[in-house]
Amino acid sequence: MNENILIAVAWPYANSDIHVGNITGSHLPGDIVARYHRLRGNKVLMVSGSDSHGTAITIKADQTGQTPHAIYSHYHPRFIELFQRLGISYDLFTSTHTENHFSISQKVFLSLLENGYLNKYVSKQWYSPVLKRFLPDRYVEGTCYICGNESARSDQCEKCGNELEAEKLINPRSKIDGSTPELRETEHFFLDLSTLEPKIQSFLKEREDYWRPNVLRQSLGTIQSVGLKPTSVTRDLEWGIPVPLEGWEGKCLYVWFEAVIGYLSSSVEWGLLNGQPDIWRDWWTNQEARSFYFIGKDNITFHAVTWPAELLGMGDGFDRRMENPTPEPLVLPYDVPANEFMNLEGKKISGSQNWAVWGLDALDRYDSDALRYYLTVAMPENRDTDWDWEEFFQRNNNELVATWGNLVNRVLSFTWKNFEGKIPTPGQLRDSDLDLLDTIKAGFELVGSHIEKVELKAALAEAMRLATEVNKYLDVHAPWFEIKTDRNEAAKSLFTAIQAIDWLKIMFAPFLPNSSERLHQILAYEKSLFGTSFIQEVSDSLGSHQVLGLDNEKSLVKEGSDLWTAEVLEEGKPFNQPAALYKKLDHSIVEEERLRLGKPSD
RNA sequence: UGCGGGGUAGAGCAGUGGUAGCUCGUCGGGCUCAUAACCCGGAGGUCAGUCGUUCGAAUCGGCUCCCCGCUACCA
Repeated sequence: MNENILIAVAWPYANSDIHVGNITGSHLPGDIVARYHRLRGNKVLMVSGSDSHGTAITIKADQTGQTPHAIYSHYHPRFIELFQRLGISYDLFTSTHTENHFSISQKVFLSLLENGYLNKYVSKQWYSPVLKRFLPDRYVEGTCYICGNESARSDQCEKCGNELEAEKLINPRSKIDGSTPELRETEHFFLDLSTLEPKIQSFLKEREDYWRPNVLRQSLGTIQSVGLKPTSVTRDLEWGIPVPLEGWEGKCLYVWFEAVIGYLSSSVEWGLLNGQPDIWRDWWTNQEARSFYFIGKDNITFHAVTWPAELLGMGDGFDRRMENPTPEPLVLPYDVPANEFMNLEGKKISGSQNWAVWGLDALDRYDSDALRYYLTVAMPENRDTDWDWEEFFQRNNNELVATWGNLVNRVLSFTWKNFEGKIPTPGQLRDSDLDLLDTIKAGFELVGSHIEKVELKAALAEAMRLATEVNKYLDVHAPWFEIKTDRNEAAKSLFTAIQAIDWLKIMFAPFLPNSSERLHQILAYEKSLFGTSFIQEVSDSLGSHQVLGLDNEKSLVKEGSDLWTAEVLEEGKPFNQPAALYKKLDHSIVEEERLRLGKPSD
C-alpha cells in the first residue's frame, strides 16, 4: 500500500484545558487510525491545532481581564504538552493564529467570492453600547413574547420551543454584563448553501454506504427533508481573521468558517516547515488521497456539509491562488466518523464545575497506555458513554494487565530464565503450534479491517481476544511442564508464543504505542516502530507560536514498507530482560479520584 | 415544536426476521510459568414500554417514556 491518508482532527478551542471527553472524541481515534496507516506503509499526514479565535475567547478574555491572545497563549502550549505525553502523534499541531492560516483562509474566502458563492445581506443584530460591539444571539436573553418565560434566548425560547424574532423580545439584556443591548443593522457575507446543495447531496450519497448513521442522517437527512439555507460566514468582531476586502474593517471571518480551513492551512504549513512548499497537494489535489475527519457529534454539520461546501465552492480557484499553473479542485472528505459524547460518573462533563478528568492531570498519575486503553474501550462510537473510575480500575487490572500484559510477562520471563535470554530454536513446529499462529495471523486482517472502518472498539477487542487465545494455548501446552521432560517441546511452545506476541505487538501498536514500543525494544529490534514528537517555536508576522511535530527519521514507519504483516521471528536471537509493560492499580484510586471530582482545582 | 442519534444480563458492548451472544464482575473447579496472574465450567436478560404485521420480532410498522446533539461559557 502506498496511499496518501490525511488525518484531520477537530481543532480544540483554546479557552479551556483538554479533558477525557475531548481526547476520546477526536484526538485519540485520529491517532489510532494515523498510526495504523503509518504501519501499513501509507503516507500519513495528521494535523490539527488550537482554534484561537471566536466569541468564546473574547468573552473569556473580558471576564478575566486578559487579552484574547493571552487566553490562547496560555492553553495552546498545554495542548501540545498533553499530546506529546499521551502519544497523540500529530505531524503538525499548530494554531489558527498564524500568518499562514490567515493567508490561506482569506484565499478560501476570495475563491468562494470569485465563484459567486458568497452573498451580502443586511440584517439586524444585537449591539451592546456598553461593550461597543455586537453580541451573538445566544448572549442576549429576555422575556419570551409568546409564553412569558423570563430567560428566553433572543433567537429561541427553550421553554416553549418557539423560534423568536429578535425585535419582539421583551426586556432584552446582555448575558455578559446585564446591560440593555439595541438592534443595529449590519452587513455580512453568507455562504450560498442552497445553490451548492445538489453537489453536497451527491457528495454525501457517494459515501452513503459506509458513513456512520448519525453523521449521514444529520447531513443528508437534513438536505432531503428541509434543504439548506445560506449561512453567514462573517462576524462583527475584532479578534480573528479580517475579511480581506476594502470597507470591511472591524469584521472577521466566522470562527467555524475558518477553523475547518485549518486542516488545509496546517497541511500547507507542515510542508513549509519541512522545506516542501508544494507537498500539501499530495493530500489535497490528489483525488486518490483519503481524508478522515475526527470530530464530536456537536459539529457534524460543519464537517459533513459546510466544509465540503467550501471545498466544492472553491473549485480550482484555491489551487490557482496557490500559484499552480494547472489548478485542480480539492479532495473532499472520505469519512467523517463523528463520535458521541463521554460523560463522567453519570453526569455531563463540565469544565467550569471541574466535573472533568483533565488529560494533563490524569497523566501525572497514570501511564499513557493505561489511559488510552480505557479511553478506547469506552469510546463513544455509537452512543454516549461514561467514564467511570471503578471501570477504569477494572479494565486496567483485569484486561490490560491480566490478559495482555501478563501474557507478555509470563512468556518472556519464563523464556529469559530457561533459554538464556534467547528466542528458542523450535525445530519443526507441531500442528497445534501452527494452528495458533494461523489464528493470530488472521488478526492482521480482522483487526485491520475494523480499523479501516473506524470501528476501533471492535478492533481492540479482537486483538485482546487473540491475546486470550495465546493464554489458552499456553495452558494447554504448559511449557513449565514440558521443560521438565523435553526441552525441545518447551522450545516449540515458547517460540510459538513469542511469535504470537510479536505479531500482537503490531496489532496493539496503534492503540498502545508506548508499550508496544517497549516490547519491541525488549525483543531487541534495532529501530523503533514509530517516530517521536518534538516541540518547535515558529515565528511569523503575527508573533510566534509553538508547534508539535513528529520526527520519523529513525523509525521503521519511515521506511514505508508494510509492517502490518506476519514477519517471521528470528530464531536464537538474544533479547533484553523483560519488564512488566503495565502497572496494576490499587483499588483505593477509585475513591481518591472520585473525591477529586467537582472540587475547585488549583 | 422540528430534525437526528441512542435506550439489550450487575457494568461495558455485539447482534437489522428463525432456539439471545461477547468481555469484565460474580459463583464453582483446575493449574502454578507469570504483576495471587492464567485456564475450564455454572448462574444471571419479560432485548425501555405498548399496540400491531408475521408461522415466527431485539430485529419491520404505529404510539408512549427516558438520555443526548443540532453553528459554541460548557466538546
